[in-house]
Amino acid sequence: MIQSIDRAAGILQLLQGARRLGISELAAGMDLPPSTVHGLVKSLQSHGLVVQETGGNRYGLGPALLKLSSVYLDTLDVRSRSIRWMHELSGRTGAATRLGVELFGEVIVIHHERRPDGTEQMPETGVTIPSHASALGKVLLAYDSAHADDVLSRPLASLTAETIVDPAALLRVFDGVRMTALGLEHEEAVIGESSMAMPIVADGHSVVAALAVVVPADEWPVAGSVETELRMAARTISRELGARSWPPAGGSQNSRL
Amino acid sequence: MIQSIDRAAGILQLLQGARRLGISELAAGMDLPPSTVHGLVKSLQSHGLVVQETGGNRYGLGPALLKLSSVYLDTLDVRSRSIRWMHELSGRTGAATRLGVELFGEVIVIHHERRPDGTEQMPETGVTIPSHASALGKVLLAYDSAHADDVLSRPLASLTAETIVDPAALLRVFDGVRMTALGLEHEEAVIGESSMAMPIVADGHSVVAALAVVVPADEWPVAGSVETELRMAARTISRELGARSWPPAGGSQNSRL
DNA sequence: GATAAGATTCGACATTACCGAACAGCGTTC
DNA sequence: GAACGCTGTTCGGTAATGTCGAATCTTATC
Repeated sequence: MIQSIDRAAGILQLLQGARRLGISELAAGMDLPPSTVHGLVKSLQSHGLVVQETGGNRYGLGPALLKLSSVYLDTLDVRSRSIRWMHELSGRTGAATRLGVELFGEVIVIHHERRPDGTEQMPETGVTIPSHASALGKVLLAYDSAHADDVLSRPLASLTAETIVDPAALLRVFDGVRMTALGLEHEEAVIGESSMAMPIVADGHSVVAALAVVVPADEWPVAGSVETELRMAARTISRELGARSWPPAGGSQNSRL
Repeated sequence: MIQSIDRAAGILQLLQGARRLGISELAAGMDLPPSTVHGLVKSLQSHGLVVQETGGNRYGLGPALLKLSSVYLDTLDVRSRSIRWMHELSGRTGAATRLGVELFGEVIVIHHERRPDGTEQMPETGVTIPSHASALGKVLLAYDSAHADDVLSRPLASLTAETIVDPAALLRVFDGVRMTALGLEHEEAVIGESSMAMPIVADGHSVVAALAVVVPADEWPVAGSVETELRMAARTISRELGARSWPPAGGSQNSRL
């Protein structure tokens, strides 16, 4: 709403896509005169939100963002409560687990527990995945009609041959998710990777996050015991967060149905 | 420089300190009328930089920060180059290692390698430590006179009985750091914890980060082999980043001497 | 059910940030 | 080696913009 904040956020967004940009590149990207962009960038720089390349004239994201995000993660009750159960869940199932929340039509991973076998794995905290192509996203959207409408109103990107790009098909998927409190995905985002997710409920009924088990595609479908373990973890975490019932009553959450 | 961005950054800073605040609390903290703060907060909210407590009227930091910081970490060449050597270093020394950069008189940890013994340890990436009370900070300040002056111009907080709070004493410490390319700290920030740090150099001469080995205080002073390992790691990483010489020639970096 | 505290909306005002033009600093080209 | 062009930066006039006070609405408290 406030113009200069909108523009500042736009600059951060641009720098998020292209790691380093000069003033004129930013100006072109924002469709603004360079002098305007210069003022905005300098303001952001003075707060450590962007930094100037040493000795250069290009800018990138700054370390203050890391501190802010570190505090953000600490403020999430869902996350702190989930960590030990996710560790347990990964141990029991031998699979990686992810905890995710909604962010503008995508899912952002707020905690990632590695597969317990010692293989080298990227930490995925902070990674974003399109909602319509992930188990986490399907669960989050199924219980959040406002965001679901938003996502479905735009064209759905196809990431693999399996990605669901038909809005009507996705709506049917959401129906299924609400019936079973279970979201599935088989090589829809990344080839060779499949996952299963369930909602995390807090303060009565609201779905605040989703918890997923991620397995290699050749282990799909997973054993029934994995689903049971996931269900127990999701229910336990939800109870600790003050959920009145789990699975959540989701029959009429999506107003469009 | 731009007022509304300054204020927006101030709001983020306040939310960094107190995890959740209402509009009027923020207004009090910023010494501004509530309606003004409301506009700023709503703008930040529309970009996911802050979020409103579900069903409540308080605000906290938002998930967009996590995505931004995740990209920030990816943009750091120092970090990506250091990770594998830090893993190696932790393996050889049996100690935790940290990589840090300067942020407004503090050090922010941009990568943390756990001690290899299986004990439960917090991930520390994103944590900040006062520069004057850490080995990382001493190294960074010793090679950066501008920030050193800035830090010394303000009173130095005492974190433990060992914290150096006398500016003159710190300047002498910096001299020593530049002679040996080695910063030390023994229970100056956290009781029971000691560390040793060395500079990481990139693009010729500029010190862009510092690398530390962290050990329990009762293992202090560390064996000479640890210092050797650290030196080799710091030199190797620096060379990969295009350093012309290591240790850096630091004799006259601090203009005040 | 009444009261109060806080959040939110709205509109007039003047402060504020925006923009164009001029300047400076480099690297490149001829 | 000089002129050019590109990019970043500075500056000041202008009007668009964000700010602020009062009014309204919402939620918690007693």
